[in-house]
Amino acid sequence: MSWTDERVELLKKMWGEGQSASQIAKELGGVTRNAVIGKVHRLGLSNRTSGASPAAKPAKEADKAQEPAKPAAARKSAAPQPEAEAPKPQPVTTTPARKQIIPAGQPLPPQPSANEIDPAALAKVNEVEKKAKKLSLMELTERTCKWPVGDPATEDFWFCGLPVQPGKPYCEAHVGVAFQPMSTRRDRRR
DNA sequence: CCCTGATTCGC
DNA sequence: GCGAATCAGG
Repeated sequence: MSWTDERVELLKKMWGEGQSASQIAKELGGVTRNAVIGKVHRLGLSNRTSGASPAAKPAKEADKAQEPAKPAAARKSAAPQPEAEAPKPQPVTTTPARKQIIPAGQPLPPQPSANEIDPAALAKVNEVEKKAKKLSLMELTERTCKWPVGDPATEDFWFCGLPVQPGKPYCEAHVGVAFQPMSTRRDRRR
């Protein structure tokens, strides 16, 4: 696969949206996250305060040339420094590769009726719901907690949206209540 | 172990 | 220019 214009654009878009390199790679297909990162760097866009290497600067800095002030009316293609999300005219051509990445086969959990659930886990959930990102269905990605909150029939319905536990469809707290392997307390009867 | 981005360097 | 391998951090 090569970096076609479209692919680069999607890369830029997703990177700008804060998507991780691996996610972008998955979306693009045919490339690894390394490829994505490499491209990102070559494109000049990088820094995105994220979970890694905040300012790792080995003492290998020789000189700093800087850009010699570019003419105002430069090209718009190469984005120098993507700032905040500004009014960005969206190419409303044909919705190219904008597929919705919706949790496919993941069965949503039935709302636990606070039954046989570990009280501690429950408390955690209640606590975590305050911090929930309250995502809509379409905002869910492969790494956002898909725990539904509220009544789907009302407006008070959203998905947790916190970072999922790797491999799981839910965040840590919700994994705790969703997957309760065995009885919290020994099986009494039987 | 899972993840993240950053860098290097042979191609 | 590209990206796997590696590195470094959470």
